[in-house]
Amino acid sequence: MSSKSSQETQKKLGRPSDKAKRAAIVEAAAHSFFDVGFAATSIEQVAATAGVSKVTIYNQFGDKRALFAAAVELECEKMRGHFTLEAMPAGSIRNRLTVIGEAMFLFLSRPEMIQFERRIAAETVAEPVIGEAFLEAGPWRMKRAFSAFLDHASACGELDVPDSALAAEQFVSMCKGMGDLEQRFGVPVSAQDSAKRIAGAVDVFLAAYSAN
Amino acid sequence: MSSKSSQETQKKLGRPSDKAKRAAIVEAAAHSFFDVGFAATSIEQVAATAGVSKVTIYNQFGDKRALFAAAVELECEKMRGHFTLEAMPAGSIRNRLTVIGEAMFLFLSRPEMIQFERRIAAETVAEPVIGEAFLEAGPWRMKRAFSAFLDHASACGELDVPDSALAAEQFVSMCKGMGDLEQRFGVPVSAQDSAKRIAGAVDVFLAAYSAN
DNA sequence: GTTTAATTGTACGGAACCGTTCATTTTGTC
DNA sequence: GACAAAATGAACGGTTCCGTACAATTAAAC
Repeated sequence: MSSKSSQETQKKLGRPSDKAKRAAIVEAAAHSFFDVGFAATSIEQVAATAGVSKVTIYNQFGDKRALFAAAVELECEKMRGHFTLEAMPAGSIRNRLTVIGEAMFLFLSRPEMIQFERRIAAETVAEPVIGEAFLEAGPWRMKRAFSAFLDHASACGELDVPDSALAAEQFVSMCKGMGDLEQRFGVPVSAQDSAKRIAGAVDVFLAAYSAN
Repeated sequence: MSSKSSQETQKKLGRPSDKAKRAAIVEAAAHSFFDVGFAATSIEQVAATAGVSKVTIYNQFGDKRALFAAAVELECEKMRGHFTLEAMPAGSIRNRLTVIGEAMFLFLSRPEMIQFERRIAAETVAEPVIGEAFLEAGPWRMKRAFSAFLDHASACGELDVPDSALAAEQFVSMCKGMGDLEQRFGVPVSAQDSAKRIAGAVDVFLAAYSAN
């Protein structure tokens, strides 16, 4: 303990690990994992794509599962970032619901998101904690935000929502409708169908929860 | 063409293939495929579980993908069988909707069904036709049946549903709510939450589509 | 410049598994 | 019983991939 610095600034001797390489590895790994799945992903291919030696991957992550966990964490972090939900639109409550529904559907319909959900669901079987991490980073977070919006609208007298958590689920579920399922199973969903589902969801939602 | 029978009754010489063994193979394959996935399923393990030689599998199916397709077909056939939707309950329209919602949720919440959906979704990426076969055997079939029920109730003056296809999606989606997602990602769903979702779905549905 | 640690390339051991071949045995039909 | 096709067991070639080992190189910190 001669001239050790405090625990905060751990002095590292020798060559420090290259954080850029680490990022490239996780990025390449995420692409492969969510493209072809965990089992079909080869570490050697990830190393080649990231422009890195295979040994570096094992030095930094130690294990294939650990690399997978890091890739999931990266993607969840991206999701959290994209969930600002800023710029609440003005206009009637009908218009605001419509805009929110469209934004959510657009966000969830992106092919990368569909693919990500497929893989996470599949790997959740072997690693339950991964599924929960995904729910916490995405769906549950979104539910809380939208639920708060409904509570606010209720307090303003624009809606009459007794159970905002339940109502939030109902609205989102109706917006997704069967389109969610169809996309997950490879059938394209037309923009017309989506618009129809969202408009229908707003109609039903307002019929049930309108303030007047 | 000496004493050939008609094309109908193809005479088979020698030992006929054992249909019981074929069924055992597909059954074992389905279990493994939907338990651990396509890539992680070993033909040799399937053969051992089915009590059959590996060569027999290759003789009967020729390929791992073909065996997978047969397993999917078997499971889809089971789904079609379980979709009789008989015994339409009597009582108020509210009661009938509640019973239907509960039955659907129970059917879809079975662990085997969750697992089956996970795997089909994952393999749909490589084989899009499989996803469509699943949709046709299950969700689309159910949607048509429930849609017809809504049309009937409308004709009887019990409901006022302008677009039964849309309304069917809305009701089912609300019944599933977020429970569907949570189950797919490994989080258990309590019976209380399910009952609450179904009751809420009936409330909202009737608020929007009641006849009076 | 020295030290310390990260990175690289190559190679290896070991395992798993697909799909095939072949000789042998079983089993249903004629 | 004779025939023909199916089933079996074992072995093989080929491939892929994980994870490790080792010697050599590079790069930051002192």
